Amino acid sequence: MSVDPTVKRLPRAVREQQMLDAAVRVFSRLGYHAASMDEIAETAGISKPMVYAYLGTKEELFIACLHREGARLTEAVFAVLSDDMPPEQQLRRAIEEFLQFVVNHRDGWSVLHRQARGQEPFAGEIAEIRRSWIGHLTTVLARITPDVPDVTPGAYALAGAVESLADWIVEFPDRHVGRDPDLTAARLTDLILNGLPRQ
Amino acid sequence: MSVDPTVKRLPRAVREQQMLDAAVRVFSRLGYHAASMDEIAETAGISKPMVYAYLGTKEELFIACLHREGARLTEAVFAVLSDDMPPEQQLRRAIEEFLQFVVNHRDGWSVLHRQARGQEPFAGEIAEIRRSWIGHLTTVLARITPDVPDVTPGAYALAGAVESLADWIVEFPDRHVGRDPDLTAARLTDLILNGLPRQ
DNA sequence: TACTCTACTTACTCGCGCGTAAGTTTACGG
DNA sequence: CCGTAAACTTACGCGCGAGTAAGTAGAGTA
Repeated sequence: MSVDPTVKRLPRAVREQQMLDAAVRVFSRLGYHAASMDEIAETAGISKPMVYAYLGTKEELFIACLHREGARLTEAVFAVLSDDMPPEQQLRRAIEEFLQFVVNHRDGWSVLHRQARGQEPFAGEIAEIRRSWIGHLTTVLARITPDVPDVTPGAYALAGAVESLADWIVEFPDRHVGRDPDLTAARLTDLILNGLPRQ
Repeated sequence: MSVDPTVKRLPRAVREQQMLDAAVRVFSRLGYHAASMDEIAETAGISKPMVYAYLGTKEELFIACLHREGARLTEAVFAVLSDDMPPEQQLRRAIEEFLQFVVNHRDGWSVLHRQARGQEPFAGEIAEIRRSWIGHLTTVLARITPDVPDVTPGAYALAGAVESLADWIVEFPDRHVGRDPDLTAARLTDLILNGLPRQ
């Protein structure tokens, strides 16, 4: 009696993904320290020792979240770029995909961007992930302005601009232009290429 | 005997500032949760109950840090602007002062920007502080481009760009252009006004 | 000199949350 | 159909850190 047929035994690979899903959810809402392993386990619909058995300590679990979500983001943003695209179009497409990703994976984005920057031992980990996709950005910018000796500061500025816009879209979902991230991406691309539209 | 003459009794207002200094230091290195009240008290050179007596609970202490550092930042960035300045110059000066502030008050900046975004009950507090100076930015931008109906997204993008550049300067102090935040500010201003320098 | 208010301390309590020991059930390969 | 390995649980120990009780000492005031 009281046997719930929907709760089955599942293979490890499946459970691991469920646990990571739960961990990302909980970490995104509470941050690393305020999140408890008990709550993560409960959210995953499993008991706590299973989490330790599969994903290790809380610290290892958080890093696993970081890696999965970071990989997903990089994948989503740069997979759409092909080398024969004009670099201005690459730029616009990358910004589009970035904004789309954040809107569609708010929890993952929160974990990557808001919850553990500046707190060792995660700060280094996150900085490295961020540097990797800023590196991609640098390549794109260098193609647009081959005469500029070092586009690195431009890439950092651009990355920050996109991140901040993403947060804005998430914070005011109804207010942002036409409710369309792609339009916002186009506007930002235009701003970067041409500057503020004066006169 | 063993009376240390350097350790005197100090009036409350002085001690409070020392405690806030210590709290900002410790919170900036460890984040809200990993920081302990014991360590903050020790850093301030005082015993823990004094912290509770003067600044209240850990949560209240953190919020006090947020308010003090936020006020300092806003003060530093916008006090230099006068209404008769051309708006392009206001923009450049504001960016300069922002970058200077971050370089000179890294701990305060870390507390404001890295350590508690996304973690209630601080997320709202921080978002509000940030919105307030993005509001100032909006005003400046609106003067530069009076034809644009809503410069809000531009202000968010710009704010993110400046924040990200500030982090970059702090992360690679030797690599950034001419080691001079003012030069970086000028470059960013130029980028915003004119776009990427193509051809 | 006594009175008192403020600055300051030592020495606790107590709950929460990480991590684990030890045991139980289901699937599945032989 | 049986053994064994993988999936899964309950029920803890134990340390750390927020917050406090209860008291001491010095500095201004009458």
